[in-house]
Amino acid sequence: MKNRVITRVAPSPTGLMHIGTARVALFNHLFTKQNDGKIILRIEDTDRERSKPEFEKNIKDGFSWLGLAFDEVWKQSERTEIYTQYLQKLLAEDLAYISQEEVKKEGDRPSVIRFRNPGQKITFQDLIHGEITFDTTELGDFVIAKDLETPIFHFANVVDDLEAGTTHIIRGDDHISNTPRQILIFKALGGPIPTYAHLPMILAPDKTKLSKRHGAWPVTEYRDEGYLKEAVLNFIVLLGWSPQSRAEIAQDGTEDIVSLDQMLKLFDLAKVQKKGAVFNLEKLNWLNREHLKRLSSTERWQKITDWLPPTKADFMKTNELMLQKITPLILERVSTLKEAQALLANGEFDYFFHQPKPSQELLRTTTHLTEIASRLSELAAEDFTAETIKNKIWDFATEKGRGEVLWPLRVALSGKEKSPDPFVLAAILGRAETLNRIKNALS
RNA sequence: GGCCCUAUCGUCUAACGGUUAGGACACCACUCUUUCAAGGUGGUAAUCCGGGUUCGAUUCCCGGUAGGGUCGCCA
Repeated sequence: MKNRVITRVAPSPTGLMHIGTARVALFNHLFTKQNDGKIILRIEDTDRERSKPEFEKNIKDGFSWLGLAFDEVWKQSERTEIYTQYLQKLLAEDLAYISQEEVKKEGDRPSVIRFRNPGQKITFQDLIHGEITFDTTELGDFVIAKDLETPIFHFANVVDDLEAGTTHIIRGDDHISNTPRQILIFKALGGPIPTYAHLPMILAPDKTKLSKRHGAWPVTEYRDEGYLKEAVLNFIVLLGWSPQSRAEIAQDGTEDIVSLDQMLKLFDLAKVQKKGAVFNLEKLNWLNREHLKRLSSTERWQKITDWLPPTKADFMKTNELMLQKITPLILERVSTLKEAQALLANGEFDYFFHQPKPSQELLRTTTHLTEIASRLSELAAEDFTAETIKNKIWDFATEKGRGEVLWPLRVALSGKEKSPDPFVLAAILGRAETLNRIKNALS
């Protein structure tokens, strides 16, 4: 009988939530859910100086925005007595000792607790990298705690995994070299050694570690910039893994658009890339557009209203019907909801709400406008669709030159040289307003 | 520097030793309801180098090179 899978995600609240943390959490989630396991969020705040409540909150906010839930939440600062017990055990067995130290820099203690390193070769199987061997003699007797109440990272980390019964440690590549000393502690404590899976790092375009300097934002900032959580999840799962890697769907070009459900079905930890992956904002933008397109009309409406520019919110409410009609037009032109907001704030689509005053120069000619008006007036208001409008005008436009006919029509309706095509414009404005605007342009 | 990890288009990636090395983003061209956006079609572009093993290496092994990680009383 196999043990139930138990995993954990262990961020330290020393900064705003990193996108890499989100990815590690996602991979943990996928693996855990696939195995019907339990996942724990562990706040590693043993560093009292650098840990801040606001960072902890930001991390939790990030997870809840992404919809990544945890079965339990542990906090290391609340577990001091437990670490003390384990420390005492090690001391009693002479597996660790209190060592007198030279005080080299500020904050150094005159004595610390060091682990008695037996100095052996440690080999472990990594689910992603395969077998990895380290000689731990060069580590020496490393420090595991400043005193009985103050364990440091390696020790608290191992004790908690032992206590939680963690079966799989899925974390970033940068922890590979920490693994042997943690295994040493596991052995000293007599605990089972978990299975490891070290994920490749997310890299900046210059292939170094991704940081703020490279334009990588905290996770909550993607939310605030108007990215959809589906897009962010989709993007990070593609960093180091691909739905194409599943043989059954690998034939001719699988799409990169993956929902959480599909990830759950297709994800395979063993197929994760070994190489670090460069963060590519353009692909995120593309994914966001794709997910925006896939929103239902009610969801789209919800998002647009959530993101109305504050200054325009009231006005837009009185013009709700028109806003609803142009929502698809807006979303077609942006990558993020914040851009949609900016589009509205800049008055890019104001002509839908107000009659524009097209300049004579832009209009160029009004020769055919009368004919257009007469043709369009033959249509009933309820038949006024882009399709029927096009049918009414198309032959005429082709005969007289499309530019000659279509251009003035667009300008008459929008007052601009850049706009959606005139048929769509007319359909959205409706019969009365369209005829009105043509008449206006003629005068 | 020691130790460890890694190496397919610019980027993300696919290819149980046999493929014209595939897809996606980006880019370019063309196309479309003479504009914008979206869409459609097509295109440019990669197996780091050198040795093995093999009838045959992107794939397996070794070496080199390059990049990254880590060497705290941070996590």
